[in-house]
Amino acid sequence: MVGRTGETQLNPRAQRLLKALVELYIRSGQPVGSRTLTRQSGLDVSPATVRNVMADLEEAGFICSPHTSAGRVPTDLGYRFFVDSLLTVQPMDASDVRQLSIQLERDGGTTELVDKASTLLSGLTRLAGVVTLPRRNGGTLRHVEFLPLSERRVLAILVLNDHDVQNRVIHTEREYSAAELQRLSNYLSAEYAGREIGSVRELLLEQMKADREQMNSLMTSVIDVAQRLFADEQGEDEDYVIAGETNLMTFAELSDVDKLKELFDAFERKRDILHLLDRCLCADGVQIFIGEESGYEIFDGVSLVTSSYRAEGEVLGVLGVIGPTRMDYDRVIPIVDVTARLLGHALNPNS
Amino acid sequence: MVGRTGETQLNPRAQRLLKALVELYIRSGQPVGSRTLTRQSGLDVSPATVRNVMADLEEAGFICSPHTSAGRVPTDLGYRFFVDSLLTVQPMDASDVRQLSIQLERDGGTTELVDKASTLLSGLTRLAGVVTLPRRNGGTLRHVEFLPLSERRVLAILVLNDHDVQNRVIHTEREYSAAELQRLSNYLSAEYAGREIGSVRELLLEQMKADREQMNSLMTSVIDVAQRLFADEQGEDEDYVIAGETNLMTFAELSDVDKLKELFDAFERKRDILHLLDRCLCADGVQIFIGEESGYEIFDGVSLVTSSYRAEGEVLGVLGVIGPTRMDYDRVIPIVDVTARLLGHALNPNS
DNA sequence: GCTTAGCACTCTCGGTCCGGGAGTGCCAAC
DNA sequence: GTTGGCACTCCCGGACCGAGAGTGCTAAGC
Repeated sequence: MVGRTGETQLNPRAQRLLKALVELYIRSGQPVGSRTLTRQSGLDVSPATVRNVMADLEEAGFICSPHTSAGRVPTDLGYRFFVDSLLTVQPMDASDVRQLSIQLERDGGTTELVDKASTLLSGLTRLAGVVTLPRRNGGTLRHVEFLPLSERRVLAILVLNDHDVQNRVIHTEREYSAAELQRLSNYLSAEYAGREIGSVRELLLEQMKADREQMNSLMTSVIDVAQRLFADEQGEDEDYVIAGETNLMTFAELSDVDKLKELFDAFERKRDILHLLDRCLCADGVQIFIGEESGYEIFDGVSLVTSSYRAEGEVLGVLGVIGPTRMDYDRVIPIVDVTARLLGHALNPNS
Repeated sequence: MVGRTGETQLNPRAQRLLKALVELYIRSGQPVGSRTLTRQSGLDVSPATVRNVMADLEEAGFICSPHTSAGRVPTDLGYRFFVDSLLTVQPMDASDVRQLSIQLERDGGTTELVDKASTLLSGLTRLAGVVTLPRRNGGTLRHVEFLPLSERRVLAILVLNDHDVQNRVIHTEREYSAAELQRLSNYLSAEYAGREIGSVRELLLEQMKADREQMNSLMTSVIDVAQRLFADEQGEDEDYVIAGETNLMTFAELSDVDKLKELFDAFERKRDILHLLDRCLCADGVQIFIGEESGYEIFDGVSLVTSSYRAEGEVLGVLGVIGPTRMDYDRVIPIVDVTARLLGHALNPNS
């Protein structure tokens, strides 16, 4: 679905004009005419010449005119070529970098950090910021605690990585006393502390294969409880945090309330957005979806600039911003890039 | 700021016409003319007579016309009189009640329950649902656990009421070893389990007054840690959960994007909304704020229908819906009322 | 004195028309 | 290949108009 812009060869002048046109349109929001473009491009040619080039660009699908006698506007394909080949990104504003690095220092739980990243993204870009929650796989088990609730329900408290606490209610095979659960907590904490959550699961599976007859009662209980505790680890739903959606309401191209509602509903529904973000997970560096390239109608007129964030070389999640197709890519891209690096850094368990 | 409608005496016919007018306007969204109103009210009078009455109602401030030759529209004051004196609420749809009572059964944490209540409110009314998080004061301490983090940071895990787990990071006066913290956990859990969180704080304060010299080292540590743990209990920020905001985007009277943005910004900012919800906290039964009665400009054209919810006679929080002034009060009010009762019931620790 | 029919008046809304402005496409000349 | 010229198209805002809806007032009727 991503446009292949290599097939059409554009001569340098045409590229230069396309670049100027897109930049101008991003700044003004108005269709760009040949006259304005001539002045803006810095080329020493007449409007008539520019008109000829524009006709070519239109035929190639990079620009189009809303109606006969308006100027030209970039198409999704035009933006694609622009961000792929023409864009010169600005380095990030120094004070913004400082703000980011100060704010994105780990001092609380992961959720707080993700929230903050999302808010910062939206604040710096004045668009909507999204950050997926980091995948849990990489966590190191620190401590486990069990508490009996009513009947066969047990509250499990997992502490991971010094930072994060997870609470889960599990339903056990039989009822356990507080003392029994205390013993289980002690055993698991002693045995598995410091290990990756993933490897804990594997170890447990291995032990389960051993003949149950040979186990003592402690081990049977461990298997019963811990297996239920770690079982659904994998199937945990992905989720993301979004901030500053209301920023999107200021853009003229999104002033249609119905369209806006569909977009906001999609944010609330989460499924489509998550699916889209997933597709950015493996990519390295900044990824951009322009308009309906994404395959979703709701994204007509809307772009998504993302980057995966990673710690210790492992991809943890994706973050980015959502805004109108007509956004300041040159300013937004470095912000997304830097935020992804800083968030990854902050989530690094060794930092 | 709440309108006092008792001062103006309206004869029964005027009341009947006002009632018909408001109902009609709520249904149609169009200004109501004398002709339509005559037919609708069921009164056997001519449009001219109705016009005279309407002129009176306008003079009294209950209705107004958008322009000379449009019909009449209720003012905030008109709505106020309507909900105070004229409204006949419909009993709630039986299947809706069933849905509510099934869904609002406690089976997870408090947060999940509050989320669900908010979503249900918005789903049933097709408006935005809000629910404040219940105040914690009423919690019964179940268990305390401490874990050392880096340096003088300690992770405290509080289990309350069998349902809820809170994690807090506290900064202690000196560094504690894991074993020390274990002893503190044991002591506090043994000593204070089953008590109200509030009374725990009081007990601690009492013990602090005792001469420190006489304390053994365990008690000194208990005071150091526990005091920090329970200190900020009081100052905990209020918060609320909102759901279905996008429902508000379908109403013609809110189709102005700028106005909509201001409202959504207020939802995100939370302060004003919280302040407004606080004012409903003490009131018994369903409370209604109509338009700018609330004192906030953003609420122009927007109404808030709320009810406090309580368990064991104690007020825990407020829930309600936000929608256009022109909403189906007769349908919405019972939904808010019943949801409040059911949520209160679900949060009752003895249930 | 309340109610009513009649009527002139006002205002909105949608449609049409028009001129100015912006921009295009094409052509012929360089 | 580039350029100036020119006719053409289209949008936009303003003016205008008629239909429709509803009002306020007045004078007549019960």
